[in-house]
Amino acid sequence: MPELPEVETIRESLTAIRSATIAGVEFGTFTGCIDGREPADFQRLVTGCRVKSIGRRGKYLLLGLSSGDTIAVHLRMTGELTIADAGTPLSPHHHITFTFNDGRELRFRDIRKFGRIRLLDHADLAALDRSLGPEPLGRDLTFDRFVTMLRQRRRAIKPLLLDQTFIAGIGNIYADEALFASGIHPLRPAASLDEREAKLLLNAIRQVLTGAISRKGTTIRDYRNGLGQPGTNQDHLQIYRRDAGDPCPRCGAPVLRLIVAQRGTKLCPACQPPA
DNA sequence: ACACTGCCCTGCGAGC
DNA sequence: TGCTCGCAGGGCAGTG
Repeated sequence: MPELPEVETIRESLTAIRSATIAGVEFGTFTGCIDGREPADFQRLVTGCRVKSIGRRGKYLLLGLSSGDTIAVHLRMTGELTIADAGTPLSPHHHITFTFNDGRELRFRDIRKFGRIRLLDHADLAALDRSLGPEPLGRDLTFDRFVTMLRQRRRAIKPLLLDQTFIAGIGNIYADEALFASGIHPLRPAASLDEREAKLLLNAIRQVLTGAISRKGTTIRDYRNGLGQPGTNQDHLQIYRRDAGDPCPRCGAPVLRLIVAQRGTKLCPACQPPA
């Protein structure tokens, strides 16, 4: 499932369509992925536009258009965005095809139909930006700011890391990995973390995310980059893929599985003691 | 501010 | 072999 490293990898691979002009938009039978306006309006507003930039904010992929609008794509669980040559076969799960005037296509495929594509004007884009927490790899997220952010919150740390308004881009895989790497129990109240633990956690978040980006993302089932290639970070996960009862890779204690914030959560009860 | 539920949706693997 | 069932989960609306 695409989290920050996967979306960043896709963004990088999609720079190949920068400067291409959208010649048309074709829909499959499912158009519910077009968010906030009628598919025909979306089609009309993006056709003829040049793709000026390919950016990312949190888990959103942002295609900046020559019109000034931005196509914001959220892949949710199983969304895929890939560049293909016109004529290569479409699967039943392809929902949107952007055709370019050079014969290439950008295709949106989504097995579970959770993904969403929205056309944003300047004000919408600014509102999206404001609604999201800081980028974990951004320079403006200093250690001091992170400590302050945690101190104000009584929530458990894992639900907070998954909250995109708190910090942007972390999903279930990297939350578990970062908490394991920093030895912090997922149910610890955020405000109970001392400075040393907060620093360990921020460093772990950054290390886990940059490591995953360098390996082109985590492919467990569906994830592919914009060229259809899987990542290799699944071979480097420490805790997320373990089954309950498997030995902890660090100390050998049996791995524990909890439900936290309605999500399956893996941890080592010895390395990550409760508060 | 926070927790919790239900919803969206399909594929897959376990169990029978 | 073929069925049912539970599970995977990001974000959001609604409720408490």
